[in-house]
Amino acid sequence: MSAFGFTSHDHAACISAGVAQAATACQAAGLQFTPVRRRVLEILLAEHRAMGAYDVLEHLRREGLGSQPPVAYRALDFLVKNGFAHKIERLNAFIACTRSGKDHAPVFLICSSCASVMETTWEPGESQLGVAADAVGFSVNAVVVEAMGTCPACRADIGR
Amino acid sequence: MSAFGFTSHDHAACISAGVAQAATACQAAGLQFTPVRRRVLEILLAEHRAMGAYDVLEHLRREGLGSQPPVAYRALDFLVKNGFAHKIERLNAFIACTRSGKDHAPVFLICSSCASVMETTWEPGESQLGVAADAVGFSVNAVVVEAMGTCPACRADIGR
DNA sequence: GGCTTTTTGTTGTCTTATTACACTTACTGC
DNA sequence: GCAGTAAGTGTAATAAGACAACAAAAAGCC
Repeated sequence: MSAFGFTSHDHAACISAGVAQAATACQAAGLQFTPVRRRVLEILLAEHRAMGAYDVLEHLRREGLGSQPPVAYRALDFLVKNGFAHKIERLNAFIACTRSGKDHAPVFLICSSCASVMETTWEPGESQLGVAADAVGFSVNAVVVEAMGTCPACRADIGR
Repeated sequence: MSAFGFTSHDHAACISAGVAQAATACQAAGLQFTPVRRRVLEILLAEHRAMGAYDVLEHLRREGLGSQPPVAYRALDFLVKNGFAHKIERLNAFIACTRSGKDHAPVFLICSSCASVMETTWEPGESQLGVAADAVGFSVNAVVVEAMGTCPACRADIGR
């Protein structure tokens, strides 16, 4: 058992489900879900936290799947572009998408003390942001929302 | 005349006002508004766009105010920490705060084609974000919202 | 099979950011 | 004023993150 967002779950099932979902989506879209790409997604799903490109590369290297930075970056770019993973700008790190398939505006809750990340969503259309952008004639394509704070586990630790 | 966000304004006044405001705030808080820090803020205000740390450093270097990266990073860290500037994570760049003084949750509208940045604000407390965070027991300290899109000027260029 | 497109392997380099340490300036209490 | 301490600056070196460019291999198509 491990942390999914901040709640427990069946982790092995969650990895295989994520990979299967991606495989299906790639097939449907005519994309190549190659071994490297599949493996990178598995690594991200297995860790269930934000990982740097070089962390991912280290895994690949140990498995003989590629040793140079571009290998990791290309796979990560593929996953991000197709919605199977997200980049957390604040951490220069990547995380598997937990809401794969849906076209969504991700929101990340990042714990400052343990660096765990939870993904949730919002509806930008309903927010002040859309209104403010419209007011100045700015058309929004993509929104990144990253909230720094303390996760429940770390709050408990502090109180202990 | 130059772009302030996406609307025109008296730029010289805006620089001196920004610096004066920061000077006052530093005095009130017992912070040292040193020449390097002042100059970095002036540079950010003068350009009125997101600048990389090395862009800022280049200005300092030409003026003999420091030539090594830490000089720029320390000044920028000071400005960010005290709310006189913000870091745009998505661009690895910094921009002077246009709402100095108020404790606010900044929102950035970033133009993908010309890289200009407009700052606005929102009220996270009223949003779904606060609700979602509360629901999982996550306490939010700071929120970064960065919207990629197209600014009015670039939209006009495309249409032309 | 031959052709085109996509993906991978690899080298090298560039940008962004920080650590570490010496030195100087500013504040504090006496 | 002046020691003692804290804060800030100068500098060198290096770590971390990211990508451009090109060659080789694999996949998809006719």
